[in-house]
Amino acid sequence: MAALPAGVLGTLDPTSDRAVFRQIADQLREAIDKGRFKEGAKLPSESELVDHFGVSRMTVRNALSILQSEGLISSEHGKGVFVRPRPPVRRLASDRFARRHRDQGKSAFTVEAEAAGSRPEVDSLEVKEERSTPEISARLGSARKVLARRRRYLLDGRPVEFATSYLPLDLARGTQIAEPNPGPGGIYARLEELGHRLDHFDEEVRARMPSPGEVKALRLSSGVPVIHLVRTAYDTEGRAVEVCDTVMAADAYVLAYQLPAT
Amino acid sequence: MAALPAGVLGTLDPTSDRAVFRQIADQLREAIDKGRFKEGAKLPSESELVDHFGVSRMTVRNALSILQSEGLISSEHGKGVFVRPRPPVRRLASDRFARRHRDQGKSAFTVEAEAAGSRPEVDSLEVKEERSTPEISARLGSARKVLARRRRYLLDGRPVEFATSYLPLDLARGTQIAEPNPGPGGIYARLEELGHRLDHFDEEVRARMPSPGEVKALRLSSGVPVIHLVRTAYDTEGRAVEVCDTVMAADAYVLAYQLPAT
DNA sequence: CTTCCCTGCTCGTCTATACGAGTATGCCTC
DNA sequence: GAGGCATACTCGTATAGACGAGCAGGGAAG
Repeated sequence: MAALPAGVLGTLDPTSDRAVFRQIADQLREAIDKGRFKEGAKLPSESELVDHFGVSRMTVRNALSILQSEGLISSEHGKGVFVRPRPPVRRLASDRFARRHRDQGKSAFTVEAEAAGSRPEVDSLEVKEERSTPEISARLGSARKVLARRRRYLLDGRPVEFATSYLPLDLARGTQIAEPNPGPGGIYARLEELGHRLDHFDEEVRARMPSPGEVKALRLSSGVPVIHLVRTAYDTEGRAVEVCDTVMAADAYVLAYQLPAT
Repeated sequence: MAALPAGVLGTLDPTSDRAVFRQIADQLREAIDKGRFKEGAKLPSESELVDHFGVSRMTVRNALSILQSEGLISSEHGKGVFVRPRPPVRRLASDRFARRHRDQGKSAFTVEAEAAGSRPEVDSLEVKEERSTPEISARLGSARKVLARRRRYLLDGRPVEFATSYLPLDLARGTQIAEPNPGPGGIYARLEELGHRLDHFDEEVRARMPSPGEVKALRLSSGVPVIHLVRTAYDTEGRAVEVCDTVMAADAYVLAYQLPAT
């Protein structure tokens, strides 16, 4: 039970009406913010903190749980508590669906990831026909049945997003869009070949805490929100030809958009 | 100590290796998801749950803290634990900075909020000259000193976002932009009058958990992330004329963007 | 009828203890 | 030296108890 490095953590103020576990959380947060504990570094163990502050273990754990819910730390069973490293973020540019990016054989995700020096993977590919939900119907028009394409994307082994594309069945059935591998340029290239020249995309962006299923699918540590993005693709005749519902680990992404001033 | 409504909550599975407090959280989450507890409804009290499940209070509190970090519930001291109501969301359209919206006397925020039937407020207005940070300088060019305009926006009394605009001092000093009230159409209208015809805006969107200061300023309940938006305005000569750093309560917003397919 | 207080509920904070399970290390055995 | 085991650390889960503080409702006092 080594003593803590001197001066890294302060002491409690017994006269304060701030709860003890909050004071401990404040101390640790400040130490992390000021770099006294670096990214990935191990924090003092619970029992060391118990000794240092002279409180019970539950109080210490309470303090740590605050920092965990803030996304500052993560604990590893049997090893310790660590300052959560900030993973590299993937930047989604607003021109990522430009036509000129659709001529390569690989998907946009793959090309972009390799350019950034990461190892991209796509798994849990599933293509099937489904009944439409009210949510999807409202965006896609009145299609009762849709083709759903589900997949999950990983960077260097870490899952970062999963997405489901919905297309009107009358449009996609029997085409290469209904195949697991939609071919070079992805489904957008196929849609254009089918005569649906794409005009624009609408994107809706929300942020929220993940459901337990999303935590599992994206292996999220606690204190990491998700970005929920719903994109609708329109052809030049104004018809909605695809809705893509994407859930992304918020610590892995920054979305970039360009807005006209006109 | 009234008994719980029959059938609303199930029982624990002692053979499961899933932790008891997780099983309790699962039960409550399912009950909320299926509408057995409606929005704003009071959940059984901690001691009722203790009796129902036959566990200690800390175990129940542990379960509740999971749901709280998921943003599903919020507790009120002395009253009980409630299903967190989903506030109305404000939709930010991608044409919100179009020139045609800049001719009214009121700010875009005010106009839009009143159209939606909400009571808008702007407070903690502060305008002052500051040293630029590396972050701002990188976007704004080499300006060493900047004009900072800070304000907080509220809807029906609830704070929903706060923002800081940074402008190069050589551009803004001595103009109406440096006044607390920048006049009709806001600072973008003034910039255009000064000869900086706006060309486009770049926006970067991130999501993360709030800092303690942000929790306070936006009165966020736990389990609510923030959307962090950094917008840079460019004039037709390609010069960055403003950087706006905005932090928004994620449960109050959905951002809408339109992307070209070309 | 109104005001005030008391009582009993609620959640918030904190202590002390116990055992289990995952991880790393070093020693002992082979 | 290699393998395996013991041990000592880590965090995870759970119990039982205590007191405090915010809130609401009922009843007593004015």
